[in-house]
Amino acid sequence: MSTAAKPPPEICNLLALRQATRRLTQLYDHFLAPSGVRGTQFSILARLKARGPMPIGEMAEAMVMDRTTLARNLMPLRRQRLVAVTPGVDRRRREIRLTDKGLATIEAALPLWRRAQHHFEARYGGGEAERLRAMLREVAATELAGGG
Amino acid sequence: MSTAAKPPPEICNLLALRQATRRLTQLYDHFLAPSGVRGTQFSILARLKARGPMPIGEMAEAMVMDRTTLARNLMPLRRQRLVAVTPGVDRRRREIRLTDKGLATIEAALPLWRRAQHHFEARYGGGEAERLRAMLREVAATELAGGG
DNA sequence: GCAAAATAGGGGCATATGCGCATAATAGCC
DNA sequence: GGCTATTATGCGCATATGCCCCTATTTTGC
Repeated sequence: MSTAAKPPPEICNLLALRQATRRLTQLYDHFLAPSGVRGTQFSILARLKARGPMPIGEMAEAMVMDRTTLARNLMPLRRQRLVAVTPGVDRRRREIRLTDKGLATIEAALPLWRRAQHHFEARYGGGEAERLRAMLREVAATELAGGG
Repeated sequence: MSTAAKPPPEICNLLALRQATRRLTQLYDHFLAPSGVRGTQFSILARLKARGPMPIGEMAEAMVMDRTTLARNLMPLRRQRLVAVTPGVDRRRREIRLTDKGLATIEAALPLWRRAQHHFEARYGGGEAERLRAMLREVAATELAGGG
């Protein structure tokens, strides 16, 4: 019977996440600007560099992203010749791979990204940031809408 | 010097946030679907219900959102006659307010939202969720790109 | 009182996000 | 070997996000 029985929308987990994401997107895009790639594009290029070529669907799942979203996020990268999409052995699949220009771009972007990381962790605390990432990874890894 | 001197992109704070946001958006939109509003729209309507009419710029700042983004997020809500935008006394400003239909909609959406909250906190832990929100609020409240 | 500065907002451009439907291609059954 | 189920993907529609430039309005300076 306390007033806390019906939690008010001010404590919405989704709203808190979205607001923090918008704020952090500002920060990372600001630092990454000289490299010409956005935060989302950085993630894609960095993953390709670390793991090598992979099909769209596989990367989409790893990124917790809709396949069609990733496919369209790739379009500006393809226009700029940073990634190439080629048919795989299984011709239903299409492999994404870094071009030489894409490799050069991600390597130029890496120190900028590190500066964004440091800037954030200087403001927020390195240990706190690590705890935050751990929590977020757990959220991202859980099939929330399903039965699991 | 250990190999940890150059942190790898796998520990990107922004990527972790985006992935968790995508996952949580799935969850909340799934639960909110019967009400016909998305998570973002729910936040807007809920805020209007709690705080009363307010100008676009003021809400945008409170939501850590670009003014133009909020203005466009309002368009589908205006089309559905859930909110109305009227000129203020200072005719540069435009006041957003809930319509009767908007009030009915947010009140119908509230129990659905609570179910989403409960679902999340059942999977993730209520205390953990509270800690997560506290961290995210701190991130959202900080002027990260600026000097502060 | 009028010109300049400041403020609130809109529209264009580009990216990011995901659902539903359609298409292409492989795998499996018989 | 051809029909069917499965899989990988694309495309249209709609929302979400933010930057830059422009317009409208108020405030300020003189």
